[in-house]
Amino acid sequence: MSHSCEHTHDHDHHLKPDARAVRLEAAQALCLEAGERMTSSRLRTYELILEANAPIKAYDVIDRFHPDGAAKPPTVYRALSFLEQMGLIHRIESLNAFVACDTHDHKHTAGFLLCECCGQSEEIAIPNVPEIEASAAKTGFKVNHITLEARGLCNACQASH
Amino acid sequence: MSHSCEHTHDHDHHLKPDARAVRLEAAQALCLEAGERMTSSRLRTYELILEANAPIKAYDVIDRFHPDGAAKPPTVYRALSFLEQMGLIHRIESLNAFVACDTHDHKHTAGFLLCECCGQSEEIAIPNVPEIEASAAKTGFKVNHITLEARGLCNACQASH
DNA sequence: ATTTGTTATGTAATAATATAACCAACGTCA
DNA sequence: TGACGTTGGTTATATTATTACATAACAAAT
Ligand SMILES: [Zn+2]
Ligand SMILES: [Zn+2]
Ligand SMILES: [Zn+2]
Ligand SMILES: [Zn+2]
Repeated sequence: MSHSCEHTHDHDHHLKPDARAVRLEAAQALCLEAGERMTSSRLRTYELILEANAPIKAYDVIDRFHPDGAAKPPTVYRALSFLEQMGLIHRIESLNAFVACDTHDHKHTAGFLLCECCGQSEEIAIPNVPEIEASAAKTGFKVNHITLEARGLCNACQASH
Repeated sequence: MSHSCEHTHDHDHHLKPDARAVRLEAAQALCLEAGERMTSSRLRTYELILEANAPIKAYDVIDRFHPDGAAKPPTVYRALSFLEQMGLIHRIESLNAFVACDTHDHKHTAGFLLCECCGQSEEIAIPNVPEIEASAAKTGFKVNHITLEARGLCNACQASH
């Protein structure tokens, strides 16, 4: 991620390697349970998204995929689609980026707080879904999926601005 | 816009030409008042977005810009940025598309209902903004801008599915 | 009227994001 | 085994957006 400011972001808290291992195992278990195959491309893509610990661009995954040289775009885009369908990652529309789902209950729609300074994201439950659906229903609109992305400054970054 | 279905969408209600003329005049007045220049590129871009009367892609504007042949991308992207800053249009993040603002009070953030069938959009006020901000404030996050886009089916399209 | 600074446009190239099309390899189950 | 569906490899292409730099148009001061 590139940011709008030059100062350091010490609060970038990376997931510890062992925490990532737990997530990878859980993901494999989830796929097994669902009768889907967690193949090596899919696992590697998920691993890179976990390592980033912030929204990551598809082409950054592509670039980091192999120790020597990039993956082919379709390899990664296929894996991203799969992971999104499994609920293991979310797509951030306003960034064209992807982030690991932060909850245990996959298969939900999530909202996001996106820090414009450090690039970190925070997954939140979308507040007041019934009100949004009610607002839509005024004209007979039936909601299938809600995208909620709030840009702003995280707590740590407010001090620096 | 390309849609997910093959049937016709008779409810595509196009803005009447005279209604578009009113909007164009109002936009020019708005710019004059703000001390900004509504140049011919900007006016033409706005006109094409009004004519579309639904979210339109940047490259569709580019293709339609001249009677004979396309505009150069920077011409249109610059105009889109200007129009968005003036509050005359909104960008729809989940579609990579642009739509004319449907209100008189420009300079707001709007929510959108996006029909997955006919491609029409409806601009709505974002419900419960204070709740969203409160949800963010739980971790000290300060919201600057909210993107809310709800995909689903408009009233007219529900009958066809 | 000239200079100067600012804003806007023209133009070419390229970057960044994403998908199509096709075929080969692999799993699984009859 | 072999037929079938799923996954992956590869090439090419489509789509979306920006950079970089030169020029033009405008406004205001000299
Ligand atoms: Zn999630
Ligand atoms: Zn931050
Ligand atoms: Zn609006
Ligand atoms: Zn519809």
